[in-house]
Amino acid sequence: MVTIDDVAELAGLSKSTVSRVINHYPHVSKEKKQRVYEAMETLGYVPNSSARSLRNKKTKMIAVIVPRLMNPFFGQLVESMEVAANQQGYQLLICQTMYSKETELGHLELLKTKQVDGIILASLENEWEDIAEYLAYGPLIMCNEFDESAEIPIIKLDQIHGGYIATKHLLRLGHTKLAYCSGGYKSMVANHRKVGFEKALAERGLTFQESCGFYQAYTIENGMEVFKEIHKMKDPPTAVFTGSDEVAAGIITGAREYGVKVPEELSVIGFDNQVISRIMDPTISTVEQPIEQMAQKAVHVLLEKIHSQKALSKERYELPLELIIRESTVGGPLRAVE
Amino acid sequence: MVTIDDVAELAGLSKSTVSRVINHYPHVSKEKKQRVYEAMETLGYVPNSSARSLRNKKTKMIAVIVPRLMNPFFGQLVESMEVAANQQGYQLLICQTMYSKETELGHLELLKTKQVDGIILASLENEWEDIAEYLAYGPLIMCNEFDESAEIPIIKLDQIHGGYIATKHLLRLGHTKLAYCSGGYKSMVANHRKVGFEKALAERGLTFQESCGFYQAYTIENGMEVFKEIHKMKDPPTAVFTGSDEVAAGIITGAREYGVKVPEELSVIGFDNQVISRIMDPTISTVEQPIEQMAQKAVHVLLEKIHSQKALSKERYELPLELIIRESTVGGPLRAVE
DNA sequence: ATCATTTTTGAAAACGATTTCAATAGTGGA
DNA sequence: TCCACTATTGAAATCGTTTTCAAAAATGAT
Repeated sequence: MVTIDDVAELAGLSKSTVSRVINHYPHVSKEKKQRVYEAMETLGYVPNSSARSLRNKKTKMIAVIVPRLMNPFFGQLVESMEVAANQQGYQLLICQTMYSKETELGHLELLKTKQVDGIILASLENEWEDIAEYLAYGPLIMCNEFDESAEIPIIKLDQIHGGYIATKHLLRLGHTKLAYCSGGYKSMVANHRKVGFEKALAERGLTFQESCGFYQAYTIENGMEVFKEIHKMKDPPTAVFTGSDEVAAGIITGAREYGVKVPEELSVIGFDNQVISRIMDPTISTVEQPIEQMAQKAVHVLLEKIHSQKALSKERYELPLELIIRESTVGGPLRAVE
Repeated sequence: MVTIDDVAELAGLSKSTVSRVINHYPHVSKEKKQRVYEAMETLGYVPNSSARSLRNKKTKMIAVIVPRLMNPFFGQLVESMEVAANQQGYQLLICQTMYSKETELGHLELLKTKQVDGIILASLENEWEDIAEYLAYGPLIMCNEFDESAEIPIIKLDQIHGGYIATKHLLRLGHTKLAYCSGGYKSMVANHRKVGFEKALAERGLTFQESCGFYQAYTIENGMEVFKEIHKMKDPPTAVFTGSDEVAAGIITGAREYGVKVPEELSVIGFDNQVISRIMDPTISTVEQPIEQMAQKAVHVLLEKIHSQKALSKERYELPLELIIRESTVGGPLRAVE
């Protein structure tokens, strides 16, 4: 392995000078600079990054913790983060929790061992108080999923509004009995959507019946099961609010199997505007989330915290959501209201 | 930051002894071992990984280079790799080429700078000869995409067979004029599928007409365009072989828009057995790829190469593909042959 | 020409671990 | 009891950088 000493020797200079050239320091004469560049070139020298990290106390790596990549939402999120990080000269380490508390904590150890300069937490299996202690070892921010009480930057989407506009859309179509699906009980993202959902209902003087609530719906398969549940109810809801396009697609697929027409007999609204929502038959009404924007913001905020050594503060960045109306909700027999 | 010296001091021992305890070396007395553990505990000591990497010349990190994560095939591949790597105590760095040669080479530099112990190449934008030089800096293996001439381990799928069984299935249904779609010209994965495709045709005494070839089809949108092309042909093919479920879904969506029935008027077969193939209407016949198995094998082979310092050899691991028959191909008016 | 700056350079000391190497202590066998 | 081991420990060197610190050289002002 060729080191800075080899370069120094070939150039007939000290390694201090070579280092200065590498790091573009001032006060190096044109001539020596040239000699260093030539020596590096002929030796094919590249600085060893472990040595650099050790000395600089910076690894130029950040980590993102997500539940799992197969979920297209997180796939997109990580894709955008990797691009944003690379643009700023950082590498992105990917950590999946697979929905395990222990695994999540295990990944946070990366901060202690100084393997990364900071972490973006886009998963939240543990209580905030158990995560907070890692703050002592490096910057940590939350993205998408969050805990309000955390005294750190949070980049999130306006899920309350998202739940609200999607529900309002269903209500406007004349529905009065709605079902509600979400992924997970603890998730604040899901909780906020529910808040928006109930707010919209309340505005119409309606109240939600918990018998129509499904809180463990993540996948297409889950969606199909939810449909079956709904289908066997005596007085079934006429519209379903879901927390993801996959679940919505599952419900639609289930309905298809049972010969139930969407949206004529059942309206379904998804969440995320994934490709799947554009190609299902019927196409799925949904709520678009600005994933790329959120990913970029998260990376920028984290890097800013890394560079400005200062202690983290309770910052909140909230991005807007947008309703996208497609076939899975409109066109039913119900009379539009308003 | 608490270092090994702090631990040594508190325990009243030398850092050599502390290091020995950390690394579970023999010849440390029970008593001192205990003292070291206690000191580490009270100080909350964690070894600094940059220092370790520098000394050990091992980072316990590997990188995987993929085109982009949004493609669900790569999302799944990376998901499985991350899990496999973590199980063995390694971190996974994710690198996307975004289909750029330069970006791909840029990521390979990680090997030179010793930021990772090895790389799994699941993208191949550059010529092998331009990549080969990085071999001098650390182990490099290929996964899925490949170049036969590379003298390194390659973990791949039997794409020739995949193309063959998918095509054979279409031919058996009685089709005689097929269209062919793939993603990219250079891809050996695509080339092998084409070989299998033409082999099946040849066995029936049929030859492929290049006017029915589409070689830049990656996305759903591309699939929709392909359908339009096919739709405006005077004597259109009655079946389409595609290189991905997304493209197949696009073709089906296009057909739906134009009122063309699948499979009655057009059979479509996908590739990958993505969730989308199970929930489209009609569900999509496809070829299942053992992604998880391939990912695990790739990680294991790479780590084996990392541990056994030896020079890389030309090893080939080939995993089988399986045909999955669904609605998008069968049920047409054609009389089955054989 | 002289003195005060400013440039330019290199030797040596970090950074935080692991690994010689040598010294000391302990063990068992004769 | 003495010798030949083995077990246990610590001092110092090492990994490849960057960063003092100080010295030497160049520059400018008087």
